[in-house]
Amino acid sequence: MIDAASDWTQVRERLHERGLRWTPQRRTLVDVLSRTDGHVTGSELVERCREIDPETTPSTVYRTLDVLEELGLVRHGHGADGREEFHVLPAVEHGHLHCQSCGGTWEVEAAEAGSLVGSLEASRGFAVDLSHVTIVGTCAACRRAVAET
Amino acid sequence: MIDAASDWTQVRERLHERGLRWTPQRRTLVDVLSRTDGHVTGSELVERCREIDPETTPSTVYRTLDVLEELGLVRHGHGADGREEFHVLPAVEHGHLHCQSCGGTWEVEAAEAGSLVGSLEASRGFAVDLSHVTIVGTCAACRRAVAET
DNA sequence: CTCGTTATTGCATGTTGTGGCGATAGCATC
DNA sequence: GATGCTATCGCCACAACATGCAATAACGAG
Ligand SMILES: [Mn+2]
Ligand SMILES: [Mn+2]
Ligand SMILES: [Zn+2]
Ligand SMILES: [Zn+2]
Repeated sequence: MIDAASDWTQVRERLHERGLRWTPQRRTLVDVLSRTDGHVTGSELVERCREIDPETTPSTVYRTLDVLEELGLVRHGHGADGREEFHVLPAVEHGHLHCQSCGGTWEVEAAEAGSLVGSLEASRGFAVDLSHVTIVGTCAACRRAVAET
Repeated sequence: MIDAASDWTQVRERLHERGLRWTPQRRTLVDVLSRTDGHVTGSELVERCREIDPETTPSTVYRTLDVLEELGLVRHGHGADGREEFHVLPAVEHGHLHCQSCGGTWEVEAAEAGSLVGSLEASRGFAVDLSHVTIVGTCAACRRAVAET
């Protein structure tokens, strides 16, 4: 999980510790991210960077997202269609539920996913990356709507 | 789940029942699918179709996969990178486990995922589409390797 | 077998990324 | 402040799909 201490204000130092560099392009993305919370797709981040710097190159943004993820400042998952979704400074690690019928999404926290995470850990020694998980299915409301027909 | 009765031999009839058509392009894909079992990505299917008919157009293959999925003859999920993976006539519905460290994958059947599926059903009335699920994390062997360092 | 309807195709183009490569520019050192 | 190492950038090409549109061709009806 991302702790408040490793805030956006220290990104520069965090990069330098690893011999990495603080560039204008990275500043732009960090700027965007620091004003974002919750979820954003990669392409949305590219757009938002372009609002600040129209010269923004997509590959630079995606590559920077990779290094920020290695630093633990963002985490990514995939929507129901497989597209990248970034978690920015999430208060608590979580995965996602997605209804393929109405398109609704809900967060599922460790406590709720505990049974799955716990049983895979126990039976296989497998450590689940909850923030990468998106579970697709049909929500209660949509199931009722179908049943009533 | 896909039952043996709705075999590839009856695809043509299944299509006609719905007012859909049996075309050479669809025949090619069904041909490929009938000789495939387990998992294939979309692009692999395009390649395999091209081996039979070099004129194969990707969009036609992807669109045909959509209709075959509506007929219940294939099911798709997404790999760790979000790319499509198709389940062809799976003996038993299952999701996937993927180790981000060694790249290994394992199938997880309903029994094993029961705790998760059951608890989401109980607490939210949410019906999980297990075959669309890919859980990413770290496998036991890779965790040991890291611990030993 | 011939028609007419309309599902499907192929094409062009767009979206979301990924990766190689040579040029540029951080930044630690002097 | 100038210098040199090398991380990073911009550019281009490519992968994996998705989608609108006009031309084509299944196929049921006569
Ligand atoms: Mn999907
Ligand atoms: Mn991923
Ligand atoms: Zn719903
Ligand atoms: Zn592993």
